[in-house]
Amino acid sequence: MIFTTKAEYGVRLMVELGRQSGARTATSLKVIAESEALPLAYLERIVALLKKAGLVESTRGAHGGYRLSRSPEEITMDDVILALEGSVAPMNCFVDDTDGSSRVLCSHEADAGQGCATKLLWMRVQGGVMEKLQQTTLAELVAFSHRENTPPPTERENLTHA
Amino acid sequence: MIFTTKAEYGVRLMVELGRQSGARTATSLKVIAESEALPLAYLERIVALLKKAGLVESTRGAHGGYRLSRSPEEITMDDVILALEGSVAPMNCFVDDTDGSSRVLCSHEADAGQGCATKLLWMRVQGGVMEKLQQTTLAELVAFSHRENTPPPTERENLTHA
DNA sequence: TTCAATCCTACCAACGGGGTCGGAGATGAA
DNA sequence: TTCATCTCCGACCCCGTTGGTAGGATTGAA
Ligand code: FES
Ligand code: FES
Repeated sequence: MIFTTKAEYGVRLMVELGRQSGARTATSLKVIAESEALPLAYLERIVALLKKAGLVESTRGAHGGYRLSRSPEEITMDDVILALEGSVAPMNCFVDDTDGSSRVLCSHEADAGQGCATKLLWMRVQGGVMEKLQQTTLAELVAFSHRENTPPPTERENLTHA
Repeated sequence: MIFTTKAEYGVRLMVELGRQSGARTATSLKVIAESEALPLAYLERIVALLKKAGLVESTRGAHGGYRLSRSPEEITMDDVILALEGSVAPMNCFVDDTDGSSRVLCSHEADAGQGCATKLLWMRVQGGVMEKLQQTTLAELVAFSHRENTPPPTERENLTHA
């Protein structure tokens, strides 16, 4: 399993916020939790990561909630995933324990001038993942998840009922 | 963390076998375990996965050991990783519990005809990983880790003894 | 027959993931 | 002013998986 549910829930949350990015009013976590059937208390901890990364803004108090700090088109998924997972590392020698970033701490490199056999592979894989993440914007995911939201106006009834 | 140490150790093991793919005699796990400083008993379980996948062959008994069943150039890393990890799934909704393969069991798809918001993202990421794995051959990794092994034929004696 | 190897199963400790709880500040509405 | 909602924050807990060990059975060369 590459990603944890933090990433899954966090992406879902972002998509939900992306849907409402036009709205004036912030969206409360409670609404999102119910609409996506996710545990509220857990979501609170997840959205904190997104906030720390500057991807969402919050207003406290009654009628408060969260909204995107940029438009969905300007948010690439590598920012989102990095904020949620800390790093996208194929192996633990890729994650810097101090700050959680993705520096390569290959312990086998210094040995006898030998190249670490696996490093080449992991680097490529990580590159492949990061590439795909950078190429994907939140706006795309929002569009992809359009249900009865902006449907091709025909055959609405196929969706609502069989 | 995308991959477990199974993948790490397994790849190291394959590289080590790849180095000796010219040799007549099979290589024992003990030798590999010592040269790579990996726990022997654990390696036994790992190599079993590789054997089940048909990537290595074994001869039992004294002076037995393992050798590659194909040449390193013909072995792509997706086979290796798949054999070791079972599947490369970005999320558990991608792994079929019955056989461990990588079918997509998206539980959010049927809902009201809505596309699962995250599916698009995970599919792309998985595609990126698989692509990189397929593009990388064992031979490349062996070459990358070339130390004094297939050295410009001088100074052989450095290896056999100091 | 002895030794060195593969093979196989069961067992175990530790860690991280996934989640809950309780409470402490904001803040608008009644 | 009070109250209902929110965001925020830390501690806590359960449990599956990972990483690894132990012990043996089987095979085959010397
Ligand atoms: S030890 Fe992991 S890349 Fe070298
Ligand atoms: S539930 Fe995971 S892809 Fe839809």
